[in-house]
Amino acid sequence: MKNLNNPEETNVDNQVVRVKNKLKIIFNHDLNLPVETCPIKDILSAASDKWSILIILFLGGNEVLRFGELKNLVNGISSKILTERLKRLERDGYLTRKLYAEVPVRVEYKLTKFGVSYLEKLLAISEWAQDEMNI
Amino acid sequence: MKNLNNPEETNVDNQVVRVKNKLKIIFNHDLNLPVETCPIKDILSAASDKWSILIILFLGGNEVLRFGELKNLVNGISSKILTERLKRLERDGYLTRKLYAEVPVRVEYKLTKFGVSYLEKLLAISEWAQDEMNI
DNA sequence: TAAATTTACTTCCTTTAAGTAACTAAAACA
DNA sequence: TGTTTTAGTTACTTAAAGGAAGTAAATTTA
Repeated sequence: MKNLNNPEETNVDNQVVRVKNKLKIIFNHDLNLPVETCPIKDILSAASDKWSILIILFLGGNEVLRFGELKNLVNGISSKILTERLKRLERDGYLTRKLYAEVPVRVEYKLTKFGVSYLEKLLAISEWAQDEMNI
Repeated sequence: MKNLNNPEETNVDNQVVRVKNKLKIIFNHDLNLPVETCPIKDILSAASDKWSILIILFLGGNEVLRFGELKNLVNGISSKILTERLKRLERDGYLTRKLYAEVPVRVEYKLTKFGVSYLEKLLAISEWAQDEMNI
């Protein structure tokens, strides 16, 4: 009743209701109690820090990249952190590591299908954010 | 030519091409050079840490929440970190802070339209992740 | 009247993570 | 013999995160 003359408010209300329903499905109850596990947090907080995002981004723009190439592209990252992030991203299935036993060794990193799919989601968020800024 | 008998591979290739095109548009060039600014990183690394996600999540499941309610819901967060994250999320437009000058004071936090919209993106990633796990 | 209560934070201190710089292995080459 | 190259380690410093206890302010309770 209250929103009959205000379609915008109705849209916002609908959005809120839609989000709440999704939350109910994901967590199996209303969010008025603490939750033990959170799939959103688990996915995002492992692969959304600034270094991981940049690594995934550059791998999205190139077929494969070697350790040194990534180090040059990802502005300001140290070898130590790059190694750590690459290990975690490989462990979590975002990328593959291929070692060539040459001298000196050559190591190539490449996004997995899962990694490309994740990058698509990141790009969707980025597009949304840019739209919001320009309104 | 090479993918005529393998439609799956073609789909993956198309996905990669699609992602590369989007990256080109966002960054205005191929990603074979370092970038100075990254909108994806800027958005995500400020609001995708575990605490911020949980705060946004619970605010998505409730109209408004007070400081103490959030502290109880977000399992394990300290007052200090909760204060910090709330300030940052308010500054960045994800939520609003409303102070009632009662004694003891009452402060209500509420997602903005932007915040709800962001939460929708998080939920989309979560749904995608759950799909990927179950394949 | 003095102590207790409630809420939304601060302040101080400890622990963990991030960052820096120098070092390593391994073979080829000068 | 010493140098080069690549993909990392290791040891150390600095910055950020986290935890515990304290604070203000007025009303309620003993």
